[in-house]
Amino acid sequence: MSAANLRARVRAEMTEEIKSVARRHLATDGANLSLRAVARDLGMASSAVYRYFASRDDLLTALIIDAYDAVGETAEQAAAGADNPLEKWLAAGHAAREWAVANPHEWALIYGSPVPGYAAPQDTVVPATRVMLLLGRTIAEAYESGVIVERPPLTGRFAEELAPIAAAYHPGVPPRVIADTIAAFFQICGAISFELFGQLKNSIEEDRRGFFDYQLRAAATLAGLTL
Amino acid sequence: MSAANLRARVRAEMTEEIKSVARRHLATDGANLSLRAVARDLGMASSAVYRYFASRDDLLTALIIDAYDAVGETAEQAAAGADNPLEKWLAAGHAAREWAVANPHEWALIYGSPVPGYAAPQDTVVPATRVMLLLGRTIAEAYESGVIVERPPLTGRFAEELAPIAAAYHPGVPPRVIADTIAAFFQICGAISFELFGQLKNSIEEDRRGFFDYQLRAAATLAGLTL
DNA sequence: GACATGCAAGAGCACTGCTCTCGTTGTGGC
DNA sequence: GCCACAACGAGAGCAGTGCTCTTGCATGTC
Repeated sequence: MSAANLRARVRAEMTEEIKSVARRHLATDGANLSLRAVARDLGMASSAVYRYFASRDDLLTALIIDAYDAVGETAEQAAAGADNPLEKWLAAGHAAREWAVANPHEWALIYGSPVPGYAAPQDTVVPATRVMLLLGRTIAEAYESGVIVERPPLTGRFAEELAPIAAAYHPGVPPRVIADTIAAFFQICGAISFELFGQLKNSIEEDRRGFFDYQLRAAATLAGLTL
Repeated sequence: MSAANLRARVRAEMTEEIKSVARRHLATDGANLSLRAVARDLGMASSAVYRYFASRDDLLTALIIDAYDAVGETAEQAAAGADNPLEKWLAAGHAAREWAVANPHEWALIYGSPVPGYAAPQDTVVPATRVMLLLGRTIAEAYESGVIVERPPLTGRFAEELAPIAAAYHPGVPPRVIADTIAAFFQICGAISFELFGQLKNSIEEDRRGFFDYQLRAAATLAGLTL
């Protein structure tokens, strides 16, 4: 019995160790990291890794989930230390960007182009929404305290698709506010991705944090946060 | 002499044909397309392809440049048919998105995560700016005709980095307007990427065009276009 | 103690990017 | 018109890849 626990514990540790080394490889090889190379680094045969992950894609899935959770956790903790909506917004945004700058390949894994031939399994969808939901909650709270600018309601067919989702996650908040928050989220992710993927080269080189801060505030305005 | 032209012409045709097949493979295998498979499809030895492209990365670079030009061209043509700034903005945006939906892997190649171990050569930077410049020009024209909302000037260190760039590409337009246009550009690219990369799954499924239209208008507001 | 299970290793398959060599063929200078 | 030269295609080969299968060993269970 305690032996069974031992087996399970060793297995869990090994799994964690493989992921850890894989994450290190991610930093140099990106999404096409080599399972064999990971195994080599661990001093084990490549075939042994398959005891822990059924395929390379499975390993990637594990890394993806961890990454979603890591940004989510970081952003949530940063937001928890703030006491008004705008501060929360800024704290979460800067935390997400700093995490992304520190772990660019993990960011690419989750918010970059999907790995070819890789279909994200269902396990990833919940962690994937964590940052978006944090921003949504921040705006929802702000809405309830009346610091969101009033705007005309949504029209169009997509509004009918968005309404139930808005109601499910943030009851009481108008779909219009959710749509604008999504727009803001797109802008923030775009800003981080463009910086990470090198598209800012030859333009903003020094004060990237300041530039992002500006972007974040623009996004907040977009979401309807009165500054 | 005409013989020399023949060689050159055959070479150009062959180069084009390789790119064409590679583009087809891109649709199924993404960025890790196989040079050997491309060669097989062309009925030639894989080594022969190296006469035309020094490496797989070189092939990718060619595809990247073509892709940048293709979206740029599409967006520019769509914008040319519009006669006021907002129409131009919307036409360019929708054209870009439609191109992206039709060529998702090419979009991923240029606006997705960079190919691991691949460093974009200098040849790509000019085509890469085409869409951004189109939006910039659209806003610049709108600014000159006085339909851009007045906003306080930029402050902060990044403003000093942005000012010369703004002056170089769109003289007379305040850096603040450029910064907001960049923000709008980020949002638009984010919206397209999120849709293409499957992050809209289980939310907006039907009226994605309408949803994007809303995003585009939000971006226009962000850029300062009065609607 | 016998049995069964979990695990690691190694060989092997089909594939990859890329290099090198070796004939062939088109091309510009004499 | 000829000839040296450069461009070209094919094939073999190298080191690496994901993944499978078989084998042997150690461990936990009855």
